[in-house]
Amino acid sequence: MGIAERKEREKQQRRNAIIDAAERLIFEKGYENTTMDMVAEEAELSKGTLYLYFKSKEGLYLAINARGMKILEQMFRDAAREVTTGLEKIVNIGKAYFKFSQEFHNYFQAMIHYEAKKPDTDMELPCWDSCETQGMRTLEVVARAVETGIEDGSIRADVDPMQVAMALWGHTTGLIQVLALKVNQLEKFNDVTLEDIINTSFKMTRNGLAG
Amino acid sequence: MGIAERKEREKQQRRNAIIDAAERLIFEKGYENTTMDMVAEEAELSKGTLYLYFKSKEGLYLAINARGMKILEQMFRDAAREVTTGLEKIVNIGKAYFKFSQEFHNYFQAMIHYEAKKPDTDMELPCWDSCETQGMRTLEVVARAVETGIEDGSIRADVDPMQVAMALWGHTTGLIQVLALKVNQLEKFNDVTLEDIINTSFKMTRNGLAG
DNA sequence: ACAACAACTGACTAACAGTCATTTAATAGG
DNA sequence: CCTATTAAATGACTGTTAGTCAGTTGTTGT
Repeated sequence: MGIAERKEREKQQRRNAIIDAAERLIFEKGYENTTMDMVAEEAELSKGTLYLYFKSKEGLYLAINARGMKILEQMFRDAAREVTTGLEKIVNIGKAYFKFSQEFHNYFQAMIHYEAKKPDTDMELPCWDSCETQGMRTLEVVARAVETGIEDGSIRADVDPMQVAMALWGHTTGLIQVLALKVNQLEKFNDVTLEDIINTSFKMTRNGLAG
Repeated sequence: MGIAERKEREKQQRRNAIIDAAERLIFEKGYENTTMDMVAEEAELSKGTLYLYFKSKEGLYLAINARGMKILEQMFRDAAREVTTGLEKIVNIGKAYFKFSQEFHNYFQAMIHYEAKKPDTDMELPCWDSCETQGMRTLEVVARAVETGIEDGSIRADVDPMQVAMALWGHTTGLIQVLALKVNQLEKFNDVTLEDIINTSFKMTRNGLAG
């Protein structure tokens, strides 16, 4: 009796179709300027149906965020594979993150949206956990690169890999976020480019970790 | 004719009283869970009056943010004055930022709120510029500390002070933000404390900048 | 053919940001 | 002291939107 399976598959497809529709609108108009009615129309469904698949508008946006996080994890894995020493891996992962924030600017925006929320908000959403574990997996890619670096001697041995991974995650997320906000002011008032600062940051990180 | 001056003074007082009222509510219940009607009642004014003093709810929150930024700038200045070498100043400023995020958690939250917003949103608000220049002043305190460090030899000379200041600002803001979000997961799953990671970050920064 | 169940609908409600015609208070002039 | 003019404040009202739910439509198993 493959009917249950087919139904499950169809349910997932519909769910994805809704996320697709929401993405198209939110990525074009922004989260605040997109209404659930608009999403419903774009998905060719009624509004009520959206709420059968997602608990709330935030929950829907969280599902979009989950997609972005998956892409980011893959980019991190690729970045780590491209080079050999641990320190190189770290720098390359950092570059991948920056690339992600540019190429998938809208997914990055979604990530920021959730990192800015108070911890207690909407913690009960089932999607939240999935994002958390996704984040952990991504973090572990970084931590493993640090371990590699300690082993091959490219990274100083007196640090804890997971702690460094978390610190780097915070550093890079924050830097990209701040720069995204200030690009306008940046290039007019001070005569620095976004890349200048990113490179300065990489230089600092490299020196801070070198063994 | 000191009447105009008195009126101006009264206007500022009323404005401050509104911010006070909004702060009390938002800091207790959170921004999303505070309505303008609630603020009006707390301030013992009608809702319409709030809009004579602030363009929007966001504008009011931005004014709260401005208060926080002033406190932060002062803390940075104090932190820089407490120690002598440039590198020490940088580390001490970092510590001050962390302290700010703990002691004035609600102001930090307000800052995050605006750093997470898209650049184009509400850019026209008069308060925004004030926050931007406030931010620049704060950043200059950091940049000056880096300059001092280059001069006294505690910081490597091959970096641009303003670029380093911006990188550090991004790093630290991001790190604290991420940690604030993950404190729960953090201390349960991995057996690290918030302070451990902050210290790891400081260690990396110190090594990355040392001359 | 029909009962039982699942998926879907869209009109409806509640909540809230922001507005504006009207009222109230303060100031200046005669 | 009275009155005209301007400034400050009001709160009922509007428009928008997230979320709901009683009812309809379609699908499956007997």
